[in-house]
Amino acid sequence: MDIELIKSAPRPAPKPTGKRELTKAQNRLTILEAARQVFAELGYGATTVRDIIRATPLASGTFYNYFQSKEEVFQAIQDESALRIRPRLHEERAKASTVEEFISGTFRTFFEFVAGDHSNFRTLRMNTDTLRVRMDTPETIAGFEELREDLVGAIAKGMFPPVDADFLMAAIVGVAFELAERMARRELRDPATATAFATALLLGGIHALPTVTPPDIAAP
Amino acid sequence: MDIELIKSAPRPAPKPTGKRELTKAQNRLTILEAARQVFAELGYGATTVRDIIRATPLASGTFYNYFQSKEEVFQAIQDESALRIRPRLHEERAKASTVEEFISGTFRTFFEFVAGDHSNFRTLRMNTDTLRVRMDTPETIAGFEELREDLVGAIAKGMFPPVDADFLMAAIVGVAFELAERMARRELRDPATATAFATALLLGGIHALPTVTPPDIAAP
Amino acid sequence: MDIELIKSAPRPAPKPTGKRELTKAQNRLTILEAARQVFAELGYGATTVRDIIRATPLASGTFYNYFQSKEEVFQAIQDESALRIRPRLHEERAKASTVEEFISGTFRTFFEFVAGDHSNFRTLRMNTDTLRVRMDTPETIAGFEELREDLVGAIAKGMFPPVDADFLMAAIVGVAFELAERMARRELRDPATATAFATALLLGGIHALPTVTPPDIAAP
Amino acid sequence: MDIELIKSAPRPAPKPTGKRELTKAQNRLTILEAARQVFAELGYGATTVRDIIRATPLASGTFYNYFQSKEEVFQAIQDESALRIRPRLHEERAKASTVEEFISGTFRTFFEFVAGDHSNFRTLRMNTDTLRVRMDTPETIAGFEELREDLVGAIAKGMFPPVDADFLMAAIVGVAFELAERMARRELRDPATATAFATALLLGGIHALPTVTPPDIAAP
DNA sequence: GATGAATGAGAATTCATTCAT
DNA sequence: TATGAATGAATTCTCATTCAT
Repeated sequence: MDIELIKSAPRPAPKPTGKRELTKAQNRLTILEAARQVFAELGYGATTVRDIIRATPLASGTFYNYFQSKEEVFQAIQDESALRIRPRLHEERAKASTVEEFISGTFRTFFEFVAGDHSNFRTLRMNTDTLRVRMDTPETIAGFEELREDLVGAIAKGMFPPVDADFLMAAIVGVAFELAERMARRELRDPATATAFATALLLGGIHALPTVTPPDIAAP
Repeated sequence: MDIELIKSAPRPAPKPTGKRELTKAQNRLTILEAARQVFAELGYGATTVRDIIRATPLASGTFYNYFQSKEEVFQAIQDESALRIRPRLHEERAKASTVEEFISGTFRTFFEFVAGDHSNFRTLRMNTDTLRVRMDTPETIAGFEELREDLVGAIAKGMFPPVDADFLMAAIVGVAFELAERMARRELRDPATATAFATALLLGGIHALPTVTPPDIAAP
Repeated sequence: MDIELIKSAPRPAPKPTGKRELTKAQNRLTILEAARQVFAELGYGATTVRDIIRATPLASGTFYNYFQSKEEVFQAIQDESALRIRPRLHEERAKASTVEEFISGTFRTFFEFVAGDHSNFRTLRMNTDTLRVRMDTPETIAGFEELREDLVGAIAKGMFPPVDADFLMAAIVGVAFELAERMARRELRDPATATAFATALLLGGIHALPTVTPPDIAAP
Repeated sequence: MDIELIKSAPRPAPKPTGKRELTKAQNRLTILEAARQVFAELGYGATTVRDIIRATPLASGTFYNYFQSKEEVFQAIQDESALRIRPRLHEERAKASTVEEFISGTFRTFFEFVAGDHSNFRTLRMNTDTLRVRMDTPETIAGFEELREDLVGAIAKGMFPPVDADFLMAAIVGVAFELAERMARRELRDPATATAFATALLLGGIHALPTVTPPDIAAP
């Protein structure tokens, strides 16, 4: 009896390592890369799904097998960046034993990432000379929250003075993004200079901050 | 009566209190206010001119008597904000005789403006829980440049140490916008707390910054 | 003072009898007539909005100023027919003093309408040789309900025997539509023959029907 | 083993109980049942092949091993119904020796079928409260023709008076479908009541009909 | 035969803008 | 100037169908 033939009728699923899966993964990357370029060229607002498809050898329908809209593509790009850098940032802070290590480690990692991943950062801030846009996606925002939690932990451990962790996080994020923006515009994109500047500013400033006694860091 | 004359746009001295002028000004404001609301609700990217017109009792054609596109409306909104706050910020810094006055004056003015002009700030940063957007228009960016120039001037006067004015401007802007964002989310929108935090951070940090001797502030 | 000019700013509404209104009404009819022809030619299912627009000198966007979809156009066509014939049918039955007048008046009016309004009826039943479709829109169904109510009234007046008015209405509707269909297929579309047949069938049959005593026609 | 042979479609005598055949039959039924539900839910016009496939555990390509289009699926569903009831209707009429048996047998068989096969009838007439659709497929129409031929035969035998067989067929069909529709809407779906009503109406009416002498039933 | 992603024609719809009134 | 319907290019998106695996 021909088992192959009998089984073939309701076949469960083709091997997930076949050529098909490879093509699928490649197509997804093709779209993401095309979108990155188009966003950088036209700006997020002016980009249409058509533009992205045109920058691709794929058929229009194929786009919709992977993403629902340009928003979804954009988020995928952002999230990819955020997912790559978040663990590094967290790890850097986790192994810090001093305020200096915590702050400089955070800034250095961020600025080096931005300098090395320039095309992504351009997408991140789709800035022409006349209009600057910054979009933070859920994954990015989650990274902000992680920073805050790390700060709360560092305060609890006594590494940081008991300051407003929420505002401090905001200040670090603000300095990081704005300096990155300026750095990216300079002919010499030097992460070390930016890191030195930001670290000095924050370290000098932190000890001058007003202290608070929020419930979670109050003395027993 | 000469109708042609009345219709002619650049009439030498049209009575600014005439009913026609009032209507014209009102229509402009009607559109601007409608746009503010629609931008805040849908976000800039998703908003169409149609949406703005729909939020108005006016006809679609009337829109084009006042603005050419949604971009122009958006800029008008932004510029209105920026134009109102920029002179105040500049004046505050002009009359400062110490670093402390320069910094605290800048932050206080900004945070008080944001706290009092909440709806405009919402338009400026169309933030849901899952996606945060910030757009800087030319007028806003011009305000950044003005800050930098004021910093350069203050450094030249010896008020500030000779630091990287470009990065310092970026840091101030970053801290200001991110803290404003956090402040806006708190149930108690207290500009004083934000001002105290930001001022302490910057004052403490500035003196720790690496000094530079850029051409424009170098000794003769 | 020029009142005309002052008032002109927030003008309430242009005279509804202007050229604009005329064009609007004409465009609506243009679309309806084009749709009628396309439905008759391609059948309802195969027709697309594009097809209707193509059969029109109008721009694609114009269609959507009048209708949302082909379904809406279809309903407008149907309702137009129903609205034209319903009052006639009702009036015919209202002035009937015998069962014979009630029944023959109903059928005659219907068959004459169908014979005279052939293109609408073809749309009504978009029948090829291999697939027959009949769609009843709300207005049509309301006409069925009206017939039932007229029957209930006639029963209450003693004109009809106390039969199941719901089933009788259904029977009349079924005979009317199916005979109309057959009539429409004959080379000689003669409403009189159809009327005679249907009237004889119903008159002969009604007195043989089982009688019922529903609450609303029960003896006091 | 000769694979070619196995794949060849018109194999003389494939074992009808083999596992392959079972799977094939099952897939066909799976599609048909899914289509029935989707048609009933979305209506025929709004249903796409995608919708049917989605309601199935099968792959899209598999669909085309069984049907070419939704039209073909729809016809298969209809034909299934028609093929089941047509022989019964014909047999009922064939064994009738009186008009009463002919008519009551036809209606009873039809109404009992509808009452017992409710889901198919729903597909046949996709009726919401606001839009009612009836579609007759070739097989259904063939059933109408068969009724007409049976009527012609009965007239030739002298069982029926010499009436217009075409119109009489139409009347029977119209009464049958409309009453079935009303019956299906009642809480008590009682075929006996519908049969009694329809039979009484037709029997009473037939003898009142105008007689004709069409060529085919004319005396020699 | 079963699978399901790719295809790309084309259908539905929107939208900024114009212009006769 | 205000009006608002017409325009039609552009965009989004769906869908039946194919075909390599």
